[in-house]
Amino acid sequence: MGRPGKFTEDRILDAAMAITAEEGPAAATMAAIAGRLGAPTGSLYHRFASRDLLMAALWLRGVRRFQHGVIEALAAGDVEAAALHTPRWCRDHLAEAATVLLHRRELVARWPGELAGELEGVNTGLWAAFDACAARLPVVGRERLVFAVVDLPYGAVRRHLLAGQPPPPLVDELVARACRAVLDPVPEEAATGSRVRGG
Amino acid sequence: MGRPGKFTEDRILDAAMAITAEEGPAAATMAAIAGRLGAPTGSLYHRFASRDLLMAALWLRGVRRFQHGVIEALAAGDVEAAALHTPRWCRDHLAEAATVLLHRRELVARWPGELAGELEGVNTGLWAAFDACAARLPVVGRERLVFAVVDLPYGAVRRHLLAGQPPPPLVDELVARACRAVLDPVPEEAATGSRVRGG
DNA sequence: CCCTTTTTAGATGATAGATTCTAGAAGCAA
DNA sequence: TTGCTTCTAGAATCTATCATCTAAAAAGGG
Repeated sequence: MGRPGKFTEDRILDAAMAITAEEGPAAATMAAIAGRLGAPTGSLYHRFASRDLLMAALWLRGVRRFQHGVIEALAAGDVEAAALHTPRWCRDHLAEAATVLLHRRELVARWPGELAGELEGVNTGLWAAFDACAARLPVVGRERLVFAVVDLPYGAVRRHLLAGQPPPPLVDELVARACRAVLDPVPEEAATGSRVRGG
Repeated sequence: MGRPGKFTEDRILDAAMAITAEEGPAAATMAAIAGRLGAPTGSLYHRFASRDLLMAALWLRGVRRFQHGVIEALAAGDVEAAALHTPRWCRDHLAEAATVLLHRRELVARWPGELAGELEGVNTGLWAAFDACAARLPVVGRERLVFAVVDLPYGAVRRHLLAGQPPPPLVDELVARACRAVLDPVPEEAATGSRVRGG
């Protein structure tokens, strides 16, 4: 074969990821990515035909890595673990978490047609996991499940990601508690008694 | 006095808000805002010296309106009402909620120096309300409170706002439940028994 | 030594959108 | 009616940023 590559796809994506996490996706221009890597912009175009493709690849890579743990926990039927995956993963992969969770939309303005299938696959994979898990817990309902595993942890983590900080340990306790409360089939009245009120 | 205004500040902000809610802040160009209003761009500059100032005003107006209910409930010491204010307000002010809650960052890239004081005021107002309320519920702790009133409802509402839909009624129940669970001084073990597990 | 793949470095060109400017119109008061 | 002030009109400008492309050099493998 010819000359071995110096700037691999992964290294390029890592650079793009770092910039995105620090200054947002708008700052991740081709020039900025190349600059961070110490490469000329041409090198990027050798790996990625366009910026859209590059950013889409970045998003896909991150989402796949992130989803893996969620799907696994869901498949095992452990809802609480699925919910806790988010804060834990954020701790272990701060930059990637910020990229994937905070900048969903702006990252890839218009999704490249070439990757339509990939996008589809990512979504259906997660949906399937939810459906399978929801089927096991018939009382709970799919909406509750999504709330417990997606919305709740996301809300818990967002402020810290915005600050560039890993979520503190307290977050896990809050997520776990709220998760259980939301999924418990306990009737309303049982909880009403402990309504919190100051003054 | 001279001729009365045709395109008031509020009408201009409303147009900018509608566009932002539908297509994001990037779509809210001066031309787009003017177009929606049936006005020439010059008219916008008669009211707002720059786009930054316009968008900052839009954000400020929205945040003030939103915060009002939160602060009120917090002052009354009703944490659950404060938490529920978010989904409720989203229902009543869908476009404004999407603008304020979803696009915090991109809305105003660099905050105009002229409005530094306004920004300061908005923040300290909310902080003060939290501090006052936290002082009343010594056991809870400020972080828990912020989680229950800010992070949790935000997460609950985000997906629906993104879809352009008002949050369904179920959201309120989920928020209320989770809120109580998070603030309850109930020891861990009491809840552990009801751990949800499928399979 | 030949061949393939990758790197290098600038040049280019388009796009988009904020901003400005000069006239003219429209209300209000005397 | 007249004059004054404030507002509207809408095109023209202008500037910056960036994505993208090209052509040649370099580095290994066979």
